[in-house]
Amino acid sequence: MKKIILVDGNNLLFRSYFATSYSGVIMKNSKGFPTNALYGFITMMNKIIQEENPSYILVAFDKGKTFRHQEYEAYKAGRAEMPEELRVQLPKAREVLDAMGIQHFEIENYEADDIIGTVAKQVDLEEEFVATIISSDKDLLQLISDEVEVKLLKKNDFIRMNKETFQQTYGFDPIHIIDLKALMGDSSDNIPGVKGIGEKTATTLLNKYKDLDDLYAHLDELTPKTKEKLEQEKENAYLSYHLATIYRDVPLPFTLETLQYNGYHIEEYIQLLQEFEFASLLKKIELPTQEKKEISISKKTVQEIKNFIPDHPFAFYLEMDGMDYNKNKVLGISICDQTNKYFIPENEILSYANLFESTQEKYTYDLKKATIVLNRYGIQLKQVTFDTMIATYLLDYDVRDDIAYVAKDLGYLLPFFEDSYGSVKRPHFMSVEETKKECLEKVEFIWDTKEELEKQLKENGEDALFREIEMPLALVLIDMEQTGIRVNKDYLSKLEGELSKEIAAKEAQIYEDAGCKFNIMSPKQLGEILFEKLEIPYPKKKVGERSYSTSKDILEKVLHFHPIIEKILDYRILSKLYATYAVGLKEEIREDGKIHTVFNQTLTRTGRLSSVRPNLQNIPIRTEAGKLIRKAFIPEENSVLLSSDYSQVELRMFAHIANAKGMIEAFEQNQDIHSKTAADIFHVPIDQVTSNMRRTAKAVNFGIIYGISSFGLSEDLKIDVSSAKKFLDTYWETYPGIKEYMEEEKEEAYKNGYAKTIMNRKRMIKELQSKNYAVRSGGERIALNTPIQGSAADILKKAMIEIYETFQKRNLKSKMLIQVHDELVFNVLKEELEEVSAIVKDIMENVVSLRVPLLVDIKTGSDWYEAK
DNA sequence: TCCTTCACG
DNA sequence: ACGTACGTGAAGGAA
Repeated sequence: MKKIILVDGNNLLFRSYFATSYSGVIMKNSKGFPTNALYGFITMMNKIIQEENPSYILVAFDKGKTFRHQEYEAYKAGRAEMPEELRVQLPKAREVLDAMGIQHFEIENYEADDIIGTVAKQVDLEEEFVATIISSDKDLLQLISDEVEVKLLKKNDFIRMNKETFQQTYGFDPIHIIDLKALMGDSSDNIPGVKGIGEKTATTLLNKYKDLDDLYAHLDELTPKTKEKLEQEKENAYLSYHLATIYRDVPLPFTLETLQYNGYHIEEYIQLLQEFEFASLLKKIELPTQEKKEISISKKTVQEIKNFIPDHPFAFYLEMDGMDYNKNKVLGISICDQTNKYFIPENEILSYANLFESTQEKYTYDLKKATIVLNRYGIQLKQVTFDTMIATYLLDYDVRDDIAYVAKDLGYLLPFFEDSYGSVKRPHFMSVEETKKECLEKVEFIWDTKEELEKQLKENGEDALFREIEMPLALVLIDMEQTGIRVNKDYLSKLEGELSKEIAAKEAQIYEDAGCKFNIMSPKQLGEILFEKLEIPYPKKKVGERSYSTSKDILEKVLHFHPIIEKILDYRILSKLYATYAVGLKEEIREDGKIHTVFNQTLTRTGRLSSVRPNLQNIPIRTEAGKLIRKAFIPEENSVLLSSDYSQVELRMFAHIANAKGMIEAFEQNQDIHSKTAADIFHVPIDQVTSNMRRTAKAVNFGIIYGISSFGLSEDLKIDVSSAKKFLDTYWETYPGIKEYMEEEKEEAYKNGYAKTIMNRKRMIKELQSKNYAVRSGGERIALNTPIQGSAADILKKAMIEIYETFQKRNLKSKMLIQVHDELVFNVLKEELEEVSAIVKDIMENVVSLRVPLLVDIKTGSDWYEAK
């Protein structure tokens, strides 16, 4: 079977152009010739050659308007013209293709679609050809057949669609994508469609009726509303049908056989890259095709799992049909050891409980997920000593939920989740055999890289962090997620009702002030109302701004110009509380009356945790209205909530790392650090510090943590840059050691290429190598902030582990529930309150020994509001 | 899907 | 003369 690749050249160029032309800045070579579209285009073509390894390939381009469109000039007129800076790159793209040895065509009066459609038709007729179409345009899906598939390009990935996968996704045959477009329209292609019918309705209709004709023949079966829409816009529907249909009888000046791909003309190719000044692409040529480890040609044999006895370490990989382990289904588990591979289909997992519960050492990817999921089968996963996800996170690889990303970084080509299962929301449609194959590849990757990753951790000095902090922490997080926090649903409902009333009232007032109705949530509409209709002066000097910013900062600046501003700010606060917290949190309550968040252990660049579905790390606290949300979080029977939080942990961390004498002293004497700073920089006794002075000092202290700049400080304090600079100068004079420390820290980061924490967590900072001043400065701030934020994260993690283990040792039934960066929340049984308080405070304050004392505040209450 | 806004540390 | 605070996640509008 001969495989032919059909590329929509215009589509590729357009994508590349717009992907890299934000804010009108376009990449050019030193002669001023724009090259941004070419860069993406060449990268993509290389990727296609590499991934598809084609023996036949064709790139099609548009030339003039298709006949079908000429007939409806009016509809095409609205379509965006090609920007000049893209147009000039087109002929160069063709030269590139010549140099790459790739056939390309454009045919007068036809678009690339039509050429591809015609070739695809020939492929359908020919016996010996199959084709893969490459584009991001869903229109082309109509060409899918037994012999033709489409590789649909997404933002960073792609989805492969063949006849079956298309059916699974849409529920009808590919050819009816035309009917779909006829109904829903396509704004980017100026296909009108039927007004009021979107993708959802259109898909539902086409699942029931074969095509447009069939639908119009059964109008009486539809809801009156839909019926009316369809009747009114019948003409538009059929016109859209015509516009959406790809023409498949273009007179072709070539035959399939002439489309052979014979490889690069390397000299011409290099010459072009030099002309465009694509140094990075040139570099890739010099290091000729890196050897990729192909797991699929593994020497290991697949064995019957029945014979597997866990008397030696093994790797396992658990495959699910989605990324949300609280919702998605398990597909199977693969096992791998030194010599063999095994596969356990989902329905047999339970009979292998002993395998997972054995004391044998195990390796996996995402220990937390595996433990929680196996627990649903009643299986207690034990003795996992190596988690590839955690190891690669510490080593700064590109770690995602999908194992394929990190595998790619390590030179292994594993199937990407998106390719295998379509988008995250869709059900999987792979056969058991395919699932098994992929699953086996993945587990072998885990096995094969374990030793090497362990070695890298050692070389990096991160093995203690891995073994003593992150691996044990995973067990703590498992317990926290499984425990969950109890939430008062009725209370949230009540709050929801009250908020919606307040919102409605505010809304009415705002419309009255504005003199018209508009969407308050739309920054665009709001900006026009405020700064044009109501003629409030726009406080930002920016000239090139396309639209008005309506952020809180801006609105606060014009607060006194109009009473509407305050109402809008109130409205924002209320609707945030309503949507995200009242309604949003309620939706996350499970049948057990609790919320079970997911803590992401391998995401942040600093070593902090993050929390999703829902995020319990950003529950309101700063405003009184917001704080009320916290009353919804309640303890279990016979318990109280206990919150323990570090006081000024990041500043203490800074004082420790920088060995900042004055600050250390202040903390030793347990002084209010911001007042102390104010006293020092304003040269007044500490009891004469005004609230304003303290506020300024507090901002300066925050600035220290973030990697200060006078501009940033001026924005925060709403003062001008020169005053901010004065504050900073005074600060440096007052604490001379601090400036020195910061310079050293930056220098160190430049030298090593990374910043590190007290537990030797490392973060590569490639921004430091940028030639761009702004990017490089950003890198410097990262270098200053990461040790502070990261070290604080380290110590809280260590404290969590010690607390968890102490609870276990002492058989305490109280539970750790939530971590919020410097705070822990517990459900504490009343009879354990005294003991738990003491344990928590003691462990948190003494978990590490620094140059400054650590101080922990403990509060308890019958809800999270009271406990703060 | 991307951007803006805003919630938290 | 650069163009700015550090780290996150969710909702809703715009496209």
